[in-house]
Amino acid sequence: MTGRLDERKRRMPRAERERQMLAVAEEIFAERGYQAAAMDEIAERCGVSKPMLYEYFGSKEGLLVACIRQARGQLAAATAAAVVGATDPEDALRRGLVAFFRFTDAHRRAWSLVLRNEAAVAGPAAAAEVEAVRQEQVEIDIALFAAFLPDAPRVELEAAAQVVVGACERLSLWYVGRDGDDAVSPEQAADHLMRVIWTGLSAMTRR
Amino acid sequence: MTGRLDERKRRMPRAERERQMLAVAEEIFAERGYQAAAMDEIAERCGVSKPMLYEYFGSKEGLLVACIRQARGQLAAATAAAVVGATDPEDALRRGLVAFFRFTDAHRRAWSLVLRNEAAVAGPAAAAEVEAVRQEQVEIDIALFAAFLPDAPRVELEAAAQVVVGACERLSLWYVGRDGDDAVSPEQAADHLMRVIWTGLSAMTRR
DNA sequence: GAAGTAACCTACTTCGAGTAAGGTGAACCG
DNA sequence: CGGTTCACCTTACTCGAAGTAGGTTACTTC
Repeated sequence: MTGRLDERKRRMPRAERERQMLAVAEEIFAERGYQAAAMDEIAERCGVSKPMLYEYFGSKEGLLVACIRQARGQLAAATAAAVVGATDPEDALRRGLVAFFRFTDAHRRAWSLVLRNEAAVAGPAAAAEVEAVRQEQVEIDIALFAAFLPDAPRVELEAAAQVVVGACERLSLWYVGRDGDDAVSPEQAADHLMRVIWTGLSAMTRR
Repeated sequence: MTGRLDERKRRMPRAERERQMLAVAEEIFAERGYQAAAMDEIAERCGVSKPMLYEYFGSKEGLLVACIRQARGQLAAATAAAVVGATDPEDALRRGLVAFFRFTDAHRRAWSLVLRNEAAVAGPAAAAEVEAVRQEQVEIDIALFAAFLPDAPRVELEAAAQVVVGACERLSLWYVGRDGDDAVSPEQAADHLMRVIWTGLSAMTRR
């Protein structure tokens, strides 16, 4: 009768405990929001006491930063994997967009932390981590655009990348909030975006 | 010697005190961030004690909501004023974009509350208020697009509006962060955005 | 099986949001 | 001018959650 209970209360090596804490924290942050999430509750659901969280993550903000950093790595891996094998720039961009939308769709809970900006409240470190996610996407877009628009001014490439990142963010929240007859798939979201921006993008060249 | 001090400590009618509190709160929220802003400090800078803030705004979140609502009204007024006298749809959209960028440029402090999503931390009411700002912009864009693309499917209009709103948000943060040689004006930001989206938008029609 | 260390806990401090209960003073009425 | 009233305002508290000090337990290693 104590077998299952012992499993929940057993001692764990640090790495494993950290993974568990991250998983639980992600869930509770997504469920309650950063502010309303209590460190005591996260600790309790881990079957551990609060000082352990502080031992491993330093602060509540540190725990949030770790969650965001993990999600950021997962997104980077997913998009990188998606773009290999693209036939041309248009195809590469579309594949990247689809991968982004699929990812945020599949990880809604975790991504509400980034998309809904729970981090701003937490403090500068968390806000910086979220900005780093966006910056990473911006860099990827700039590199892609630069490859097929070699003579467009740098500032235009940057602006275009910001447009795409901002649009992705908003579209992601938009289509996730639709159900039933109005439902929109990640692929359709990518198509909508491509339709609006692609012509303008491909015409961007030195005037 | 007490004349100036008396001015700071004088009794005020409710409406005037509320305006003062909003101004001080906006400043402190922008300066420290929502979390780090202490109600005691806001009260002190008003020359008043904390329970007065609670008397007038109910809670810390209520105070933030009031700040956001005020900014939302100002933005709505500024964009509405900008669009009158547009010669065609393209001109109307450009004017609206320029007004948005000029407004966020002029009110950086206040708009960091919206753009950097300080609200998510505060609670559901504040988050809803921020979403309402975005929703208002989306509705305006949809109405504009619908007027000159009467036969485009509704879902495409919505998607396009989300793209524009997301892009505006990101571009606003982007160009505000640039100085010196890299500086970008509100008008240039609007131009960059128009260049990327306009061709695609005007081609949007029933297939 | 003793030493050392990694994992863990109880019990506390601190700080800020929110509140209860009461004081003060200007305006208005008689 | 004396009293009443109501809006403005205060002091002094509670309460909850972040963060911490210092000690305890159990696993590893020789």
